[in-house]
Amino acid sequence: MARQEPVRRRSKPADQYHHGDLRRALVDETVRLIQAHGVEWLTLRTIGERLGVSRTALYRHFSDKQALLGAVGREGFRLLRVALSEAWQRHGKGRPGFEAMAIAYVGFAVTHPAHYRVMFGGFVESCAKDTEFIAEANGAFDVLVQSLVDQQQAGIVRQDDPRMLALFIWASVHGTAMLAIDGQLGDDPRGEQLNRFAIERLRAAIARP
Amino acid sequence: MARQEPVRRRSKPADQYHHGDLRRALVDETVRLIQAHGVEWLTLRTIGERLGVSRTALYRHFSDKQALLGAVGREGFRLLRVALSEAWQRHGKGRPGFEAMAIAYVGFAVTHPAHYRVMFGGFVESCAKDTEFIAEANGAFDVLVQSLVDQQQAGIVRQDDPRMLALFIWASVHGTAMLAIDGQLGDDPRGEQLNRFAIERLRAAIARP
DNA sequence: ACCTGAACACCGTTCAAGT
DNA sequence: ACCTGAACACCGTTCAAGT
Repeated sequence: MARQEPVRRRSKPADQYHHGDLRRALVDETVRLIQAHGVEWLTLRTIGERLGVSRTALYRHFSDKQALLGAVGREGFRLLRVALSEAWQRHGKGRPGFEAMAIAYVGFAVTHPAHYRVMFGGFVESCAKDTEFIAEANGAFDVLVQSLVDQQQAGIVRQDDPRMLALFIWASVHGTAMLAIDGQLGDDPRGEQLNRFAIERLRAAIARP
Repeated sequence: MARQEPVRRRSKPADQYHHGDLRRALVDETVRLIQAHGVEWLTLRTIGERLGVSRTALYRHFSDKQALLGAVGREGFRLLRVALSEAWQRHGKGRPGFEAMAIAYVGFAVTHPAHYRVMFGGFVESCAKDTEFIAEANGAFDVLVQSLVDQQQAGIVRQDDPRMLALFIWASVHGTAMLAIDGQLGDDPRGEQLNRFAIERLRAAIARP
């Protein structure tokens, strides 16, 4: 038996390179794969395969896997901030605006569970130095704080430290969101019923005495 | 140079086997390693090394890595249930008992962050079939539901569906716990300040009208 | 600048074999 | 019953080389 000559693969012609925004495509494909199989099973090799690109191509755009996940988290916080801000603005910045924000928050989590998991999955530790990551997260939080300051000035929310009030509210909607995407709400998978109930109770909790 | 004879390792004598409860030791070491380096970096090989045991020894006690993590999560829910139940009983089952429960909840999370991360880290999906896991989780939740029923009967909590009230409370303390162990509370790393504030506001939210 | 394949160190898991 | 080392398929990452 003649020893088989190793197949000399022709290099990929330049016009088949992934032109266009590979960075963008990598983030999108990452989100899609997490959505489908969970962040636990995400592999860089699969991402490359799905994009028709070598498994090391992504190192041109991200220093490592953590950095890629960091980009997903950062994008998540940006999308969340925009969603919250729009809800607040579009519903008149008062009580209805506040309720719309809470609904937008849980709505964001259940429609973007992959982003949400990465945002709060403990990757934060690795991203603690990532100032852009922190800035995006703070941006989203500040929308909430500002809405509470506004409502205090309008006389419909009690005069506690607005940052403390915001943390309290955040804890509540975040908890609802987590329970929903963890599938722990059975007959209310998107957490809408629980969220409506919580919003009503939260209003009572923060109302001016 | 004479080729070095491969070292023929003597089998470990039987009296050096890990007698005693290896299963127990595996779970404890897993918790310790997660505590130290995060669940992300946990490897079965390291666990074996630390216990002076082959890296495949654990397959005598767990079917795979997921099963080992499942055991950690189950243990976490058991410990949490006991902590909640004790707090409730020991403080007289009324308003003080309820507050003690909330403090015990966040206290459990910040002193057992490894357990807590595994309990709510999305491993739940893999454990969805694990009926023991579900049972333990429900057990902890039921302590909270029961405490609300008791408080309704005592006339100090509003007459809403107690399950809904329990989910609302749970979302709040769970959110506080997550923020604390994610290190997002800066000057209040154990979440005690936020938790005290939240407990007071929650009381206002669920009080009988 | 952007992309490639080969190579490296590492991981979870299987399995025949040892006591 | 309990434990072992060797082997397998896979993974993230590095790097010299190609266009």
